[in-house]
Formats: sequence, structure tokens, C-alpha cells
Amino acid sequence: MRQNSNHITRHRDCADCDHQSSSFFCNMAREDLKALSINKSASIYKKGQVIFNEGNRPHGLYCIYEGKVKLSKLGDFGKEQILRMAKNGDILGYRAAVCNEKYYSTATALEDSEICHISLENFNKVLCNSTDLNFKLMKLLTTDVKESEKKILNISQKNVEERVAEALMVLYEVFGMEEDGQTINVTITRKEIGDMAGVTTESTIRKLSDFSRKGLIKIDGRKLLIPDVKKLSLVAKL
Amino acid sequence: MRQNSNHITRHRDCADCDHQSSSFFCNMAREDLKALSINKSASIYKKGQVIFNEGNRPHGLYCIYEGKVKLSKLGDFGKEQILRMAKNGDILGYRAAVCNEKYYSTATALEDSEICHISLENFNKVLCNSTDLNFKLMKLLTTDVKESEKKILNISQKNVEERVAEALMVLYEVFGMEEDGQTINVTITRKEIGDMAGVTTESTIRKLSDFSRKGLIKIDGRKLLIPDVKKLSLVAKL
DNA sequence: AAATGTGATCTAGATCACATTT
DNA sequence: AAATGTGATCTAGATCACATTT
Repeated sequence: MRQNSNHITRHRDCADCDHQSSSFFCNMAREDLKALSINKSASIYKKGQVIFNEGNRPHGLYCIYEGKVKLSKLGDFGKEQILRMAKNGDILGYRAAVCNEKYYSTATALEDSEICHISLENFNKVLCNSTDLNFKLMKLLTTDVKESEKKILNISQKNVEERVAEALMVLYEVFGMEEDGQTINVTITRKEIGDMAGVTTESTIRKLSDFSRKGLIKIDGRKLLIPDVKKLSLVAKL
Repeated sequence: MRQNSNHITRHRDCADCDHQSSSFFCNMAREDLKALSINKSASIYKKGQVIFNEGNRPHGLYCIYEGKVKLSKLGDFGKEQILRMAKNGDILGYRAAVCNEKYYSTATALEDSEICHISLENFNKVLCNSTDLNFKLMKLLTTDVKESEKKILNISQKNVEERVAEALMVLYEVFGMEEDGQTINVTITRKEIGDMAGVTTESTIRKLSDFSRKGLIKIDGRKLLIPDVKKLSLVAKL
């Protein structure tokens, strides 16, 4: 909404990035990282703010410095489907960047996030000269197809219970746990969990209460705890 | 099943391929096509025969010389989901080839098909030296993600009527029409149409009869005619 | 004000069980 | 024998309509 109000923080150099080890760009040649960082800017996006919108022309590639982002798509009338969750070091908008197509999904900050912006020109320049980056990207796309196809099977063949359990597992796998080792490290609404699983908010709420009653999860407002990950993964039929 | 009984027909050179213009490999440098063709073999797969199986290690990359293939995946218990349809000039198994992972889906011939086999070594050799092939592959993967994500939205948000109509539209778009301009150029069972749409065979049959009653399609055994493609696409909400 | 929660009701489409056709 | 077709029945989960909590 208020994209212009982003607070531009500072220049961040990929070559000196704290998240380098776990980032998409990890293990890349220092000169390539330097080249990517020319004209790079980092902006703060407030919780709920849109980073880019489905259907827009790409202005570049994004890399999450610190934060959490959901990638979603709107269906025929207004119903949201969450396609992917992204965290520190993940890149966003690469498909549009690679093929110079419009963004195919919408990226929204799930919490206040600092996100770097790499210009299309820089990215493509490095891409042309780096077999490594090429391969990394190919690998990432391959994983994306695999994940999407898995999701097709899940939504078409699993029931609501399994899908809600799986959504929780995905949150755990992407964002991990807090220090206590059992609180999923993200704050998310019931509607969003439903939007991940392709389930209505009401059914999601009922299923979560149900899981809580069965001791599969604990509910602490918008924080969800998984005392026994293995048990929940069995419910998800993973 | 009887993969060993394939009749190996002849050596086919990509550089002289009749389908070159419409193939994945179209417009590639002649020397790269020559390089791809070294040790290439073309085999006939009978209708129903499996070209490769989910979970197997890739032995190479396939390119359909002449024929029709479905790519599918089995769900938790035995229910098949068709992920993609492929025709002349389409390549198969490239994800496994690129990342050296196991095949993630199963490829089955929908009709007797002649399919070329390119060795992994040759493909990777050309891939390393051809920016063009690299880019083509990246583009293909991007399209795959886009299509898969569209399918997620469709299966999770559209009803059976819309999904069955869409499956017919996909068949039309991939395989085109016969000479009469209205018979979809493929022979396919009701179950397979259902497996494309994530719908039971019974519901698929009922929906097709329904479409036929409404004049949206004509049924001629296992051949389906679409008198007015536009009308059907409206039903599919495309 | 938006998110959560819960009861009541409805229905699309799955499931079951055969008969018929290819 | 496998694919198609059709009636009868069932039910998971959507939809609706509020009340309650954050």
C-alpha cells in the first residue's frame, strides 16, 4: 500500500552479509557478490506491507535480509492461496527476473522485515557470467516445481485434517522453533494457515482446537507450540 | 513393465529432426544438436508402457519424436494425479537430469510413441557449454512452476464442473484438433480425465454427459468433440 | 475492527453397488 | 476384462449467522 514510505536503511554488501552462510547466495565467488551489491538497497517493510504484486512488471530481485514473507496468489474471486513461505536469505521474484515476465504471485511481509533489492541489470549481468549462479537458480526452480507438484497432490488427495497438520509442519520447517524448542517461530493468523492448506478459516479453527484437545499442539493466542513434531507429522501423513 | 522389449528403431539426429521447428530444441546451434545426438537412440513405447518411473534414478533425458505421453504421480494410496501432458518435440525427465535427482513423476505413453533417449553425459556436456540451452531450460522450469501453481489454485478453488471443463481445454491446447477441427486429437479414458482434474471417475462421467446434454461437447466413444472452444473455456472459467 | 470461536444447516461430490458397453 | 454409465446413499467440509476475544 504505502510502498513509498519504506525506510531505506543502508547499503548492504552481499559479500559481507551476516546471513551469507544460509542464504541463496552462499558460497558464491566474492567478486560476483560484490557485483550483485552495486546499487543494492535495503528497505524495511512493515508487517502486512506488499513487497511486490501479482501482475506487476519486475523491478528487480529481492533477498530477505531479516524477516518473514508469504508468497500468495488470488483465486477467481478474492480467495487467497499461499504458495510459499520465505525467510532470511531467501530470494523472491526470481522467476519474473529470469524470464522478464510479470510477477506471478504477491509477496507480503508477515512481520517487519528488512529486504534487499538487487537491480535486474546487475542480476542478469552476474547471471550471464556465473555458471554457479545459473546452476543454483536452476536447482531452486527444480525444487519449486517439486514442491508445487507435491502441493497439488496434497490438496487434491488429502483431507482437511492432514492438510492443516501439514501447514503447521511447513511453518515449523521453514521458520523453525523459538528458544524453547517447541514454539513455532512465526506469528500467523488462522486464516493464513487455512490459506496455506486450501481450507476455510472456520474449518482451520475447528481443526486447531481439535489438535489442541488431542495434545498434538498447544495454542497460545497466535503462537502455536508443537510438543512432539513426529506425532504431528504422522497426522499430516508425511 | 516390458521396457526391455522396446523395439529400437534407428539413430535419429536432432540436427535433422522433422520436428525441430516445434521442439524444445528448436533454433539451437547445429553443432550442439549434433553433440546431443551422439549415442542417441529412438525407441518405440507401446500404449500404456512406462518410459520412466517415479523414484527411479535417471538414465537420461527423453524427447518425444512422435507420440503422446502423460506425466503422473501416485498419491498416498494409489490414486493417480496427472501433472502434465506431453507431445511431439517435448522433453521429459529434465528435472531429474539437471539436478541428478530421482524421477519425481512417472511417464507413460498414451499411444504408441517413438521416443528418443539422450544420455545424461551428452546432455550435461552440451548444457555446460550452451548458454542458449541453459536459458531454454530455465525458461521451461519457470513455465512448469507457473503451470503447477495455477493447478494448485484450480484444484483448491474451482468446482468439479470447472475442473473437468479445464481438463478438456488442456487436452485441446496440448494435442490440438483432428482434421475436422473439432475432435480433440487424443484418445483418453474418463478415468484419465478425472486424474487430470482431481475428480473421481464417476463424477467425471456424469459431468461429461452433462456437458454433452448441454451441447458443450459431443461424445463419440473415447473421442471428444468441442464444437465451440470459447463456450467450453467459459465453463472452465479460464 | 479484525480475529477467533461455535453451533446449525446445507450440499457438492465421494462412495457404493450394480448394469451395460466396448 | 476393463471402461462406461447410473441410481442411491452418505458425509466432510463449506456456508451462514452470531457471540466472544484480542
